[in-house]
Amino acid sequence: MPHRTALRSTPSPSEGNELRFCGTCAFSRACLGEGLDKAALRELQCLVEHIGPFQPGEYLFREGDPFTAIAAVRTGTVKTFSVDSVGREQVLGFFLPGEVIGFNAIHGARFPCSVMALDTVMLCRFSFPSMAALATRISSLQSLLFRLLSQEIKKAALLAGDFTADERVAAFLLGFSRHYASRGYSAHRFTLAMPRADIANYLRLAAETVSRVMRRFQDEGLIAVNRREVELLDIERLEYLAQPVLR
Amino acid sequence: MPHRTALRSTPSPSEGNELRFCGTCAFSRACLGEGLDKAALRELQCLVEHIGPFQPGEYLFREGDPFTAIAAVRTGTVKTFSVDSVGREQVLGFFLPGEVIGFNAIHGARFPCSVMALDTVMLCRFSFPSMAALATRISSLQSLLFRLLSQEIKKAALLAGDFTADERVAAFLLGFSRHYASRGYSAHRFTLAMPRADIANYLRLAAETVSRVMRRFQDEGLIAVNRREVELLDIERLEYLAQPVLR
DNA sequence: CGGATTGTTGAGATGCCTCAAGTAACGTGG
DNA sequence: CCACGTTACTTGAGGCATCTCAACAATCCG
Repeated sequence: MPHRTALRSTPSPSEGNELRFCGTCAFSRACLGEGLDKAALRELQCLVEHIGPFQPGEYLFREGDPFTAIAAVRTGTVKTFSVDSVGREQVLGFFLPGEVIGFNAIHGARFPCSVMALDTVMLCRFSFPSMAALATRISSLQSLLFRLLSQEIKKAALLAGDFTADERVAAFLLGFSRHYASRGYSAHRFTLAMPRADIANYLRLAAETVSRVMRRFQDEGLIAVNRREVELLDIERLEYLAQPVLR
Repeated sequence: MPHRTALRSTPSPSEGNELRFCGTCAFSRACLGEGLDKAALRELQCLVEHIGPFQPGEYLFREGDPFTAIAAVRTGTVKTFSVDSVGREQVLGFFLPGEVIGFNAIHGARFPCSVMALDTVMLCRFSFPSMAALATRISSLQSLLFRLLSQEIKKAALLAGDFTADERVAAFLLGFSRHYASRGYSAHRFTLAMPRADIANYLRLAAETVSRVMRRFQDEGLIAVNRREVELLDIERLEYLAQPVLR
């Protein structure tokens, strides 16, 4: 199943651009780093469809949608959430560039949550059946998929512990810091793409509590925060605070 | 990589017994149900090592152990937990017969948590590299592994929501009920293998709270509970209570 | 039988939530 | 470019669900 002639919402750039563009993606990063060679990567590129841009608030997938593909975030930030029987939203996670959406939809064959753009978002879409077929031929790809799935289990379990508001907020901020640092961006300064309400919902706190904790962190010289602009001033102490969460 | 001549703690029963014994296991159940034929199942059997019995309190794996194999619970109940920097235990999950341990260890190549027997436990151990290799030849096995991993993500996310003590306890009890029901056991009566402290820790509640909630459930005619013996008297109302958790 | 473990029950403490009000930024139309 | 409404965020006060501490009861096991 080598080539896929699927519709693209965006014309595909040249291969050279592809490799540069997607250097931060979970697939190319892990693949290249783990012995998946250029030839294999080229086969992956045959599968990818670049879709977007999506506008803030736009749905990328809706809860209940049939699962046909996983997608790597190329640019922007997305949130996943589900809506309970009473109509309350539960934010399940945020995905930054390079992270992969849809692993929790394999079992069940439907998306168990909705996926929404928080800002302008571009995605790399991979047909999952095609990718699975490719994975039977390229064992390093199979291995990568297993690892990414396994990583997702650990991520999901992270916030399940009974942690204090301080621990949660510190871990949340450090999560961004580490993500950006590992991709060559600043570990100290970044912009949060989501409103406080979403952060609070994700951390299972009230929005007011998040606001208060951040205020106190600022008073204590740990961070400088203005609306969605965040600067981490004392990462060491933040890591100490977040230790119970991040282990 | 057909046959593995690994050491076995227990002599392996005949193949006929195998198929009967393991009828409730995630692998044979899902495999047979999903078109994985007897021949493929026989190949799986070449990989399996039956290990055990383990005694209550015995470690099956320790946090930090190198990851080489996944294991299906054959009999008994196990808990997984990690110990934080302050020495407090965090119970991550319980595994009943037919469930598979170790999926969260793939990423990282080490067990991120310890695994302990709660009662007398027997396991079916599968070398993960061997199973992955087999999965490249038997695509239905690969697909099964993807599904099981994906299911584990959803399980991990379940308890992460901000739920009340009542919702958590109801969902916890129904989890056992459903597991047993789907395997041909009573959905109404069962024995909890773990102490209240472990239940409470898993649900992120105080042991006293679990005790009180169960007492109230009993007063309200939802359950009859004596120590570790549980009878569910009104599953419908329990499901109503647990709805926010189980969706 | 006696000590240890496990589970239950009560009383008081507390971390976070809810409610309410106020402030700052943003986009829109005049 | 400014007035305006809207949304996002902050701050304070009081309430509640759950935790902690403590005592006790039941069960297990040597």
